[in-house]
Amino acid sequence: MIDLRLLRDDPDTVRASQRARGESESAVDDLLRADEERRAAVQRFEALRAEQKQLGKRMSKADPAERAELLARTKELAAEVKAAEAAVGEAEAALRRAQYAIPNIVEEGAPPGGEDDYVVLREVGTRPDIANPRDHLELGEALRAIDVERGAKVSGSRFYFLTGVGALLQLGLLQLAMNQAVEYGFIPCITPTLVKPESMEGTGFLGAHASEVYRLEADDLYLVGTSEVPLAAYHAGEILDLTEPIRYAGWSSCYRREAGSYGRDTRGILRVHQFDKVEMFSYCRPEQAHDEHLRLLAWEEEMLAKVEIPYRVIDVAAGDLGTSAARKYDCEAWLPSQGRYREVTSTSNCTTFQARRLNVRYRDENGRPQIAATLNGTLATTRWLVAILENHQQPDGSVRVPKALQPYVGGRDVLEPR
RNA sequence: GGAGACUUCGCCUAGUCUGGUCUAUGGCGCCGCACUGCUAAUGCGGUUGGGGUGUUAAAGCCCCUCCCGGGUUCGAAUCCCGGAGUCUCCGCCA
Repeated sequence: MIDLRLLRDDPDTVRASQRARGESESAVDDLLRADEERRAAVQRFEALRAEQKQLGKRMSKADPAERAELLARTKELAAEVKAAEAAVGEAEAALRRAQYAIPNIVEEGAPPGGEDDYVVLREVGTRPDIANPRDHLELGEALRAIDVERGAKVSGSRFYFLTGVGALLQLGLLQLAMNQAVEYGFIPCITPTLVKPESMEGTGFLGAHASEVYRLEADDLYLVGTSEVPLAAYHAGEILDLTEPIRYAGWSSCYRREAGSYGRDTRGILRVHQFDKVEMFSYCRPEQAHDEHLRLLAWEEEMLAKVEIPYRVIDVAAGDLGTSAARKYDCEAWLPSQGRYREVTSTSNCTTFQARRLNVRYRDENGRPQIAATLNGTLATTRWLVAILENHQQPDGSVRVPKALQPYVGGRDVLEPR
């Protein structure tokens, strides 16, 4: 949720942000109105309440005759206070709704436009020259690494088993990511994957993307689509020491309904309901967030270099940002079977948007609590296996193992079909 | 699943039975000042958070905040109902 002070002082910045995202500008005026109405309601209530307290004080030391006289007035007042309080409650709920309707303010410099208006910042690595490349499923099945048939039998479409070297490769990849994160001072963290509604809400995933999320009706819990959710909610309601950024590396399974993607990426494990991920998550002061964002991107690129995958970095356009993100960079790996780049990492600067909802704060130089900034970025996921298998395939269907991953597959430098 | 105890302003804690200067006690920690050759000790003072108003900024004033949400009452930390969390015991499962 956005800063109401910023909104009051500079509504045009908010309007410009809405325009960049292709979202409604009238939502800004709705919010301004809701803000004013709430303040008016608060003032009415507080005036009545102050009077009630004054009378209450006199009542406590009044003699019986005076007391009876006061009672008539206080009884009347009690009803008015109650009504005014209810009005405040409604005004606050309306304000909250209006506030939730506006996504984060887009960072200056983010490309305007929609999904296709991203800007390519750079291309890194050499695309392999493979005649008639096999796709990751063909390679994975030959290696007995990926089993989607039994995944579908047991759990349905978009589920899979990783077996043998497939399982080892994924564990190794995630371990490699975790090791890198720890090396740079991240606190390793294995998170819950079921969270309460307020945790999901606080991170902004119940807005436009609510249909993407699995919900357990009987227990009123949600399955997380990323460990960003538990890691953001981890410090909810706390005041942190942010002299230096606090960084967590979260390892978790992730669950996505993929409701709007019927018929898209149905082959293999490119788009699945459940996968594993190591996610970087930073809490820092708002003025540090921009630099932190670039650091997260650099760490993602360092991981991609370790697994020797060609990729490009894109600056995601305003209209394609998530609700909470002010700016987003994706790394996309080259997939020889598709002849194009596909997303394998995504790092978002959520500025104070998430932290304001979750009430995560720090103390400034004057000791005053201020809202923190949060950022997140992908360090490795199951999807990386797709890029690893395809880019390192050899004509005979074997797959070369990047040096960094060799220790995790028994020291082998090549995986042979069996 | 059943029974009980508990939840107070960073941490610990008094207050709840018996509703009203509770405008919440004390300790620890932290900050400032004094004393001291330094440190420590000691003394004095300050120290919840949010919101409204106000202002260049502040001060000041006001409201809310005793786990959360309702209720009773002129008035709730205190009484009643519901919920959450923590702990103990029993049952069940692994």
